[in-house]
Amino acid sequence: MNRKIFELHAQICQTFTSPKRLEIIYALCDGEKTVSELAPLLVIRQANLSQHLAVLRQKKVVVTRRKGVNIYYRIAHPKILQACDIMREVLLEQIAEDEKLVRLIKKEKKN
Amino acid sequence: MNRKIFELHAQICQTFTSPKRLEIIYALCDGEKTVSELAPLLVIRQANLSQHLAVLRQKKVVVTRRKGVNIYYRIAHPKILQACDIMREVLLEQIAEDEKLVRLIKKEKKN
DNA sequence: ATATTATATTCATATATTCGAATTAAACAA
DNA sequence: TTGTTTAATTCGAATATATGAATATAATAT
Repeated sequence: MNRKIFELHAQICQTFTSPKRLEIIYALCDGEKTVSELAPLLVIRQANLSQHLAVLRQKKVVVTRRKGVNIYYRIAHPKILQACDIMREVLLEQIAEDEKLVRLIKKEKKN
Repeated sequence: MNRKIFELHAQICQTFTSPKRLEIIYALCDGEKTVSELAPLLVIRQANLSQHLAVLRQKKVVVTRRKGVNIYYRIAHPKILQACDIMREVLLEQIAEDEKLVRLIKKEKKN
């Protein structure tokens, strides 16, 4: 019974395993954008962007609305961004730790 | 320069794409456990558990300490759990939405 | 109807990930 | 030293994922 939620959790996290998809998520963090607004921000081919958007849509990380010829994408739920931000904080702390360690080793070499 | 953080972010999220690894994370959520304590909780072969633990270690999602013949695993940073919990909340809300929709459709069919 | 612009899908290939089986290593006891 | 227990690694086959290229669709204008 618990298994199902781990499956779903794993599946949604699958969407976060591509740097491009994370870029898309952060590009949408302050509001919706159309595909053609996103494209130049990402340095990516249109078809490939569409593929990434399809993944994000399928996992309900983003939702869309059509207006005329344009399709607007936005983050489906603010908590998704919140979770991403927290993970990013962890990463930044890890990087800071690593750098501290590097400086320490350099100092030791001097002595 | 921003690219690098998206790469790292994608890489750490890679660890969350396996239901087993998520089970491990939640099994460790209230404190450290040895590999042999973890194994029976997960219904998984020892070697495979070790492989998953290696992934989690490599991405610094968990850290270890050895005591005699046992190796204790624990979550490296409370924020990792926090991020997982928030994603889980999103999933639970999605599931609740889906169920609401299903009930609505059933009701409509009656009329 | 046709053209145009915006977006999505399909397919093939390259690459990555997963897991079981077998083996290895590390700590300790006898 | 040998054996035992605990945990990690290596390797190969099956499976999954990512990307480019080509094509398709949807909305609108002419």
